[in-house]
Amino acid sequence: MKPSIPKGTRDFLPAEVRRRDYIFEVIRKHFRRFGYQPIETPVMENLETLTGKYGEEGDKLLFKVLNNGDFLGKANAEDLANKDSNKVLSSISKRGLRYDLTVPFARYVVMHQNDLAFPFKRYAIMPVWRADRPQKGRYQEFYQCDADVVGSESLLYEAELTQLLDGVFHDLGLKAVIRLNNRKILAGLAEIAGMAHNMMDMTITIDKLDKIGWEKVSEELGNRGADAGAINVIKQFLDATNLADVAPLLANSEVGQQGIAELQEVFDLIASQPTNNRIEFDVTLARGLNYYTGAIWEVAVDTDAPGQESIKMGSIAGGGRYADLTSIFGMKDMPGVGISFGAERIYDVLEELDAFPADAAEDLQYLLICLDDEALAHGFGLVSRLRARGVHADLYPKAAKLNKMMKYADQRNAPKVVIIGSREAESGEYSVKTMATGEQRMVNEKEF
RNA sequence: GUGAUUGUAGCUCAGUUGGUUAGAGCGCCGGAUUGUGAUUCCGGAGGUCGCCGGUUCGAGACCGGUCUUUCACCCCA
Repeated sequence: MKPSIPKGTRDFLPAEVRRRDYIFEVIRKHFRRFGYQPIETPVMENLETLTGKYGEEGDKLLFKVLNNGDFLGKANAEDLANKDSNKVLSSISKRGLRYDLTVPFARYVVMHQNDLAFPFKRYAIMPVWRADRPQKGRYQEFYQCDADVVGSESLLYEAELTQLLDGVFHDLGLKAVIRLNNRKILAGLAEIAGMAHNMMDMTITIDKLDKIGWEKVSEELGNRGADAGAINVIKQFLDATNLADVAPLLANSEVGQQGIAELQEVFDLIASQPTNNRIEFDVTLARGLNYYTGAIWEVAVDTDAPGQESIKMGSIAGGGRYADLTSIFGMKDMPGVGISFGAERIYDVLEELDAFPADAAEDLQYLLICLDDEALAHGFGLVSRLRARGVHADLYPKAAKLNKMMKYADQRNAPKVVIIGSREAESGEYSVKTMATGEQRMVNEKEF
């Protein structure tokens, strides 16, 4: 048979894995520095844990795991006969692959509440699965890198998570623009525009402003039920570029003013300490999952920064505050806030900018090659001693033609090759060739 | 889920209005070179033309289906 892998999944070559690990390590370093602790949850959750948490669209994108055994024999006969996929599902599948890291985390917090100290700060770097149609920067299996804190409403966390985003992208050598908004401001807008009943429609539409322009946004708003007055109010709103301009427009909305006040406090906290990237208020920023209730973040590559003008990529990180994620699992008053890095997209951007550090590529220091069986026995001793000392060393496993072995060394990207023949085995002085320059000299074992 | 798009050697791609035995570059293997890679020269291997069916005397090419790739929607990282 012809080998293949499922749609939307990928294999990774060693060099790619090292580069991905580099990204994960940078992110992990910052997570730990800010006091977030690692947790793990299963790749499978009970389907009922997942369904209904991501909206109707999300349910369609959930990977369901077929029950073991005679799943059709145990299926609901009527639903099966009617070929009603949605109904028959519950009787043939009880598990699904996790769709994100936040909902499993909510489930985890509820289950382990007695073992956790609140505010509880956790991070997780794990793959998630979505049955989405693959596209540029969109896969069916991809990693998310999440940091969340639950059990506190303090806006200090909004500030610290912004610092964390700022620090990670600075460390990765990427100029980013971190956009901030607050869902309460959007709720206030919906209120004064008379759109409170379909705020979701409104926010999804205005989020497209920079992509499709005002003309189409106003048209789509009309289609989604906004009248001329509402559209006019929204227009004024979107013309505002800073918090001070927005504040008077929301004078009559209590929730809106609350959003302004919260965001102002967050910006004041952020401004009190040095940062590296553009951090902006963006009133059009509306995206985010249904459960966000306060602050929302979205991070994109700063295409105004030198050398990054050509990058076309959606958001590379995001997040938000949710007032109440755990109540659906039976635990009330557990507010949370968190962010998520899109490692796959960051990878694609760093690749395009050629911004990976050189040492993210190869970590072998010495490759030993032996000219005959006696030398090979000697080489095994030497490679063992080098490894015991912590030197990254490898040994070609048989005595072969030097030509062939040198070629292998070249392919392995070995920076130095140790040649062992009868002369070297006797003297304990080894021929060490530096591959980049071609220079070769005799080196004593201690000098490796 | 909707609408497009792609698939030929390990990789990148040619392949004319349907016509004999499907090609190139790179890579791979062997040799020149039994103590020197990346450069040079010589030789060689490698194909179910994504898969299934149809049209035709004849299909890599045309038609249908299906899988996959990429892209735009929807939504999202």
